[in-house]
Amino acid sequence: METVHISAKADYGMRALLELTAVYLENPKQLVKGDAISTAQGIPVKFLEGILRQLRQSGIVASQRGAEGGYRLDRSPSEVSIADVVRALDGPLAAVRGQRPEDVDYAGPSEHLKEVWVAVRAAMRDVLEHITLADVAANDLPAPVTRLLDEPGAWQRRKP
Amino acid sequence: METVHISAKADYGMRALLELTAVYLENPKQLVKGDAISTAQGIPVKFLEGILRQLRQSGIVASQRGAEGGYRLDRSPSEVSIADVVRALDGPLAAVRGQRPEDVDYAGPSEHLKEVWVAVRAAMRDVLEHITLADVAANDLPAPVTRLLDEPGAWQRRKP
DNA sequence: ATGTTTCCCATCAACTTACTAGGAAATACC
DNA sequence: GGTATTTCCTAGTAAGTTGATGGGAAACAT
Repeated sequence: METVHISAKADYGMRALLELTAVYLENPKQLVKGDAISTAQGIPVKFLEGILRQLRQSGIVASQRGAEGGYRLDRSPSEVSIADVVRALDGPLAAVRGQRPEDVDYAGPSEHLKEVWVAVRAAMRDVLEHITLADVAANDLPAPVTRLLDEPGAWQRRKP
Repeated sequence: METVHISAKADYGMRALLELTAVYLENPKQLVKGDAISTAQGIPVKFLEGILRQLRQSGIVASQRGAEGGYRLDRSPSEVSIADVVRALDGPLAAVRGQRPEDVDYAGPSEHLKEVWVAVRAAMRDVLEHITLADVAANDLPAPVTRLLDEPGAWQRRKP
């Protein structure tokens, strides 16, 4: 229903990865069990399992089965952007009626509407591709992003 | 499925409004029939009808019934932002698992994830609230927006 | 009156989302 | 070798959303 929707999958995925990030910064090889992540973040276990599998298939997470098994980051948290995570879990960042913004075509007075949607996608990329797991874990977001957060009204919802 | 999705409703709505904008610039009181918009933009008539009704209820469009009836903009196109249109048709711009970004709460290493989602919403607002129907009709987007479009790769999709 | 055009309600198929169930496969420890 | 553990994989499912369509009632011009 909403134009920008962070799905449960993307939200849970980010939270799981931030748990793994915290552990990674202590010891990059340390494995964490799915169950531990699940209880730490209150994520349904079997649902989380599927999310972590997708993240492994995208090369973000590594896993080991069996007793003493678990998950860990497969790349440094400073090399995993939020866009990477969202794309791994939810597919392409932006779509217009199910198509890529650059693929839609307009006639007459709507001729330049495409530019608008491409700009929307570019704005989204500018945020999501420049924030890494390490940035969020350290609460040290890139300057252009903190500038967005300092804008008046950024934390308030628009009227009704 | 996609994080940013411009729905058929929003896309059709924008196109309908741009048709109305073109007419408005000639004569602000001129009415346009739903059927004319429908054929000009290839939008299913009855679907469009519902969209225009929503836009009227939001005070963006005015309408008149009966022979010689139709639709027109109820405000100057330079005073209708794309955010207005999208909110009228699809509700709030951004949500995290169905909630407003400022309402979600995180524990442990995810503590600062909220800032990320709020920044995402702010970035979206910065684009959608500053582009008006008049801007799109005249192909004269605000400078910060054209700057987004000039970034290398803005028009290309990411790898796979 | 009559034709036109918007308004409003109800319905519908296809799809997506957020999960859940059950078991197979790998690994560690005894 | 056997057992317990933990991830991997496939399938299914209830609820909700999306993108429409249909049938008439209400307003308006002639």
